[in-house]
Amino acid sequence: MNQAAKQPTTLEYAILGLLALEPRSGYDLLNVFRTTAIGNYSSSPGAIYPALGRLEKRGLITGTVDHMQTLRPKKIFQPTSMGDETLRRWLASEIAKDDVKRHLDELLLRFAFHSLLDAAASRAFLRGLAVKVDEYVAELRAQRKIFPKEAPPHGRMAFELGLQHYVSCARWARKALRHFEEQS
Amino acid sequence: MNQAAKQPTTLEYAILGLLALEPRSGYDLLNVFRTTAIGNYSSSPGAIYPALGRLEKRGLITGTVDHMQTLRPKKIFQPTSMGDETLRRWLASEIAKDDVKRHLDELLLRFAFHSLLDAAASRAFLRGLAVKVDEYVAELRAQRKIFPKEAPPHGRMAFELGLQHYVSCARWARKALRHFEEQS
DNA sequence: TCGCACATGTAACGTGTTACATGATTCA
DNA sequence: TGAATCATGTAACACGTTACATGTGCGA
Repeated sequence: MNQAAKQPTTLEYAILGLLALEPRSGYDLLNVFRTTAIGNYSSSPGAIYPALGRLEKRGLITGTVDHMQTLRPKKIFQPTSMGDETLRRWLASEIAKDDVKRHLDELLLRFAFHSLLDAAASRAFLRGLAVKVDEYVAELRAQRKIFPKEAPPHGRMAFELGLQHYVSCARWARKALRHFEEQS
Repeated sequence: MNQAAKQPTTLEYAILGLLALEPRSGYDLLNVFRTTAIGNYSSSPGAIYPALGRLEKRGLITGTVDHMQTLRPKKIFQPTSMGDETLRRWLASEIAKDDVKRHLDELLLRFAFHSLLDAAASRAFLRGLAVKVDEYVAELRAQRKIFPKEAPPHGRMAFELGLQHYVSCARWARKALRHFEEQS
C-alpha cells in the first residue's frame, strides 16, 4: 500500500522471478535451488520459507492451498499484480556502478528473468551492462601497476582471473546484444 | 586458548592476510578495501573495525599504538603467531565442493595470499582447484538440457556465462600450475 | 574559518546460516 | 516396521549494511 516499500533482497527477487515463470510451492522452490545453477543464490529451508512469508506479508505473492494432490497439501504461490510490477521494475532498473563491482551475479540473475520483458528492455539492459563493465575493466587495468614486478606473483595472478571474468562478461553482453538486435 | 576456536569469516581472513603481508591500521585497511580489487570482499568501517576487534579478542592479531606520527595516533595491527598459523591453515586447507559452487571468490582470495606459503602448497591448491572446478563444470554441462529449445533464451544465456566463468577458472588454474611446476 | 583528509568507532536492523522439529505418505 | 521422500516450518546466532558520531590537523 505504501509507495516507498522496502526493496526485496536478491533471494526474494529470485523467488519472485521463479514464481513469475511458474507458480510453485516452497518445496518446489527448494528443489530448484538445490538441483540447478540458481542454487548459487540460495540454499536451505531456513532462508526460503521465511522469504516466502515476507513476500506474502508485503502483498507481493499469494499462496493457495492445493488439496487435490494425493500427498500432503501444498501451498502454491504466485506473484500478485503488485509483485509482478515490483519484479519488472527491478528487471528494467538502471545498472548501478556498485552492482557491477560487487553484485555481478545479481545482474546475471536479472537478465535470466528478462524473458518476462520485451526485447527492447533486454537490449537496453545489455547495452548498459556492457558500458558499466567496460568502465570497471578500465579501472581494474589501471590498478594493475600496483603489483610490483619482483614481488610474488600470487596476488597478481588472482587479480588477472578476476579481471578476465569481467572482460568475458562484457564480451558476452555484446554477443547477447547482437542476438537481440538481429531479430528486431 | 581453546582448540576448537571459531572459524573466521571471509572478511576476517582477508584482513588477516593483508596484515600478514604488512602491518596496518584500521584506516589503512579501509583504504585498501576502498581503492583496490580486494574491495569486492568488503566495504565500510562498520564491518572492518568490528572485525578487527573480534580478531584481537580471539588473539589472532595484536595492535600497538603508534604515537610517532604527526597526526592522530594510529593503532597498527599485525598477526600473532596464532593468527599466522590460523591463516596458513586456511590457505592450505582442502577445497570443499561447496566452496567451488558458492564461494569461488573466497578461493581466489586464498590463492592471492599463497605467497605466504611455499610453491608446493600452491601446486597442491591449484591441482585441487582444477579438479573440483572440473567436477562442477561437468555437473553444469549436464544441467544444460533442462533448458527447452523453444523457450526464451535468457535463462540459458545467463547460464552459459556462468558456465564459462568456471571453465576459464579451470584453465587459469592449470596455467598457474604450470608456472609453479616450471620453477621446481 | 571553512572544509577536507585523517582516524576510529557505535547502534539498529535485517537477513542468511545452521541446526532442529514435525508429521504424512510411499515403498521395501 | 522402518526408511526415505514429501512438505513446512522455527529458533539461535553472528555477521554485514547503513547510518550516525566524534574529534584532530592541514591547506585555501
